[in-house]
Amino acid sequence: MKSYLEHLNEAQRKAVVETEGPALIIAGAGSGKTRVLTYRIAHLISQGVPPWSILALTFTNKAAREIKERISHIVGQELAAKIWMGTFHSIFARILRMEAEHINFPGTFTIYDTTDAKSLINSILKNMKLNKEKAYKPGTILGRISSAKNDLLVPAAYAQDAKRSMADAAANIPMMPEIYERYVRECRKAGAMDFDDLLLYTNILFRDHPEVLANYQERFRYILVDEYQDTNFSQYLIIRKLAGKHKNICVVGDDAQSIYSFRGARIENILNFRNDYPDYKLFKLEQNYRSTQTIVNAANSVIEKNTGQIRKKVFSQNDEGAKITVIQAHSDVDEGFIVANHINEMRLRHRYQFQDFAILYRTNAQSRIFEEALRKKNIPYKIYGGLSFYQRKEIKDILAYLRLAVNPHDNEALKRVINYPARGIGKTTLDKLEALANHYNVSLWNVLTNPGLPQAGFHSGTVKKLNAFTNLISGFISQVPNMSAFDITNEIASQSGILKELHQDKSHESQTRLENLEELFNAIREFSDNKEESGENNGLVDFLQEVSLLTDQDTEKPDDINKVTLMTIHSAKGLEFKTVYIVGIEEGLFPSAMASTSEAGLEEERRLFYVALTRAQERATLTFARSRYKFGELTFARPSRFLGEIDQSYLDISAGANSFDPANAFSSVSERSERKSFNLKRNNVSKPQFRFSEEKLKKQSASPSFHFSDHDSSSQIQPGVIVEHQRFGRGKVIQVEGEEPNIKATVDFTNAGKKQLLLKFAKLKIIT
DNA sequence: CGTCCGCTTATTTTT
DNA sequence: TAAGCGGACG
Repeated sequence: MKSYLEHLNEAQRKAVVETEGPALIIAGAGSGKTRVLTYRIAHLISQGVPPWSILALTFTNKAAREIKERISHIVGQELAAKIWMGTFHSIFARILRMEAEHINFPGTFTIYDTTDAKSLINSILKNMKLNKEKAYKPGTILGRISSAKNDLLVPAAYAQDAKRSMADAAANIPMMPEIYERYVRECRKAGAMDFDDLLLYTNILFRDHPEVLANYQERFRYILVDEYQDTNFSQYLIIRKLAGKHKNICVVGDDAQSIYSFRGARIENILNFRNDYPDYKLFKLEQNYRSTQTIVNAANSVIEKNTGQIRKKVFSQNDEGAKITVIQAHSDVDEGFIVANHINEMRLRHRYQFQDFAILYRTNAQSRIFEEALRKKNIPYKIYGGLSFYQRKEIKDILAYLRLAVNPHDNEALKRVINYPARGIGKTTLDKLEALANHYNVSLWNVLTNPGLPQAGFHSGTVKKLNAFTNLISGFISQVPNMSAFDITNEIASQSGILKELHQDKSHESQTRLENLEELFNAIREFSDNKEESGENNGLVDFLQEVSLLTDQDTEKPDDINKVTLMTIHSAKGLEFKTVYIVGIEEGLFPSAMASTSEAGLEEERRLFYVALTRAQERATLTFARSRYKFGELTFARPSRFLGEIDQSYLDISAGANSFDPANAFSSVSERSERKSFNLKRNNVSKPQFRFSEEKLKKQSASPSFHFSDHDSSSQIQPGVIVEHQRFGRGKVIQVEGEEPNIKATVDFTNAGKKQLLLKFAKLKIIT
C-alpha cells in the first residue's frame, strides 16, 4: 500500500506526505498534478484520516470522477466513496439541501441552468416593459448578475456600487439594480437557484449561521482544491471560511494556466495565498512529463513575457523532439486543407492514430472550416462544445415534468410544459396567469391551484384545460415519494402524452428523439442502480441535481474513439494529445481583438496560448491564415504577435511551400497602402506600438469595402441621393448617421416608406 | 397557434 | 456565414 510513494519524484513526494497546515502546490503544465492530488488524499486515508473528513473540490465533474476513481484504486471503493469529493457546485448544492431551512429554501430547490435564467430574465424584461429596448439583452444581464453574485453583491449592494452603476449607465441599462432584485425575488418564489446562487447562498449560510459553519469546519479537517487559479471570490471565501479552523488547506494550481477571468476567476487568489496563510508551505512541481523539451521550452519562452507570476522553471527531461512547425495559409479554407493534409501525412509517416491529433482554436466559429476539410479527406473527427445531451429539447421537456413533480413552483419548468404536448393553453392564457402571479406575488403553480381561479376571468373551457394540467402534475407529485426515479419518468413520459406525440409523428426527427428518450431512461436506471449500491438516496432530487450540473464534456459517446479532436483551447485545458494543431494564430483572433485592448486581457490570451502549446506531447503545429471570412466578410490579418514571442530557435519555418518567414511576416502584410506603416520587427512586444497598429487594423478589417465591387458607394450615400434597394425599391436618402462600420441611413422609399438601414448590410445602388 | 421570413448579431464558458 | 429571435401572416 505504501508503494505508491515510489511513483513520485522528490517534489511530488513532499507535496504528498506533508499533509499538515496550509499548502500551496504550484503545478506546472504536465507535472503530475492529478497524481499528487490523488496520492495526497490516499495518503491521508492510509494515515487513518476518516474519508468523510476530507473535502476535495474540483471544477469539473470529469476531474472529480477521475480523481475519485484513482483513489479507489489505491484505498478501495468503500473508503473512496466516503470522501466529500466533487465540483464546487455539486458539493455545496448538497450542503445547501441539507441546510435549506436556514436560508429559507425548500430542500428540493431547483437548479436553473443558463437557459432557465435567461428565460426568467426575459419575462422580467417584458414585465418591466424593457423587452423592446435592445440594450437589455438577457445574456448581458445574466452576465452582470452572475458577476455581482461572484463578488457577493446582493441587489441592495449592487445598487450602491458606483462602478457598476457607471458601467450600466454607459451600457444603457440603468435598470439593472431593479432587474437583479426582481430576478432574485422570482428565483426565491420558484424555489430555484442558478449556478452562482449555489455558491452565494453557501456564503450567506455560513455568514448568518456561525453554528452551521462551525459544524462544517469541524467536519472538514482536510480541504483540497484543484485548479485554484480559477476560483472566483465567492469560492475563495467559502474555502477560507471552511478552512478557518483546522487550516489544513491544500490548493493546487498553476497561475500560468489561469484563463477564466472573464467568468470571474481571480488569479490573485493563488498569487495571494501566502498572505492568507503566512505559515504556508510551498511546493513546486516543475518537471514536465508530458511534452518534449522543445515544446516546454517554447511555451516557457512565451509565458515569460507575462508579469506578476509565481516564479518557476518548468523543464522536461523527455527527448528534445521535433521543432514546432509554423505554416502560413492563404485563406481560412486553405488552412483547413493544410491541416487535414498534414494530419494524413503525419499519420503515415509517424504511425499516429487519429486520436493522437487535436485541432485547437480560439473560437468555436473556426470549427466549421476544419470539419469540412476533414470530411472531404475522410478523416474521422469529434467536436466538443455542442449541445449536451441534457440540453436537447425532448430531454429538457421530460426533465421539466420531473422538476415540477419535485418542485411545482419551478416557473420555468411549468412554462415549458404547460402547453407541451399541446393542450390548448396558449399565449393569452399564459400571459393572464403570469399577470395574476405577479399581482399576488406568488408562483404560477399557486395561481393554478388557487380555488378562486375560475373567477379570474378565464373562459370555462380554459379553466377545464388548466385544471386538467394541474391534476396531471398533482398526480406526479403524489407519486414521487413511493416510486423510483425510473418509474416516475416512465409514468410522466406516457401520462403527459409526450410518448404518444412522438410515436404518432413518423418523421426521422421524432425517431431520434424517441431514441434519446430511451437513453435518458437508461441514464436514470443506471443512476438509481448506482445509488442503491452505495446505499445513498436514490431520489429524483439527486438525479435532477446531477443532470443539471452536467455538461457536454460529461456525456461523451463511446464510439468517439480514434477520432481527431476539435475543440476550443479553453476546453482543452487539462487534456493532452501527441500532436496538436493550434490554428488561426492571427492578430485579432488570437489574441482576440476584444482582449487586445488591455494589458490584463493580453496576458490572459498569452496564458491561453501557453495552455494550448503545453497540450502537445510530441508535436505542435501553428497555423495562421492571411485572409478569412468573419461574419460573412472577407478580412485580412497579420500573423499573431505570439509567433514572434516564441524563441525562434524552436520553430521550423521552412517546411514546405506554405512556410512563412517570421522575420518578414510583419512587414509583408501591406496588401493595402495604409498598412505600410505597420513595419513591426519581430520580437517587438512593446505595447504602445502594438496598440496603435491594432486599432488601425481593426478599423480596416471591419470596413465594408471588401464586400462591394463598387468601392466608394458608401461614401456617396448622402441626404438627397436617390438609391435603389434590392427589396424596397427606389427611395430618397433622408439622413446619414453613425461611424465607419455602422453607418446608418434613413431612406424614404417610394413604395416601402421610411426605413433605417445599415450601409454595411444594405446593398444600396446609387441612382442619381 | 404555429410557421415562415427577415433582421440582427457575432469570444472564450469547468457549473 | 449561420443561428436565434421577433414579428407578420395564414
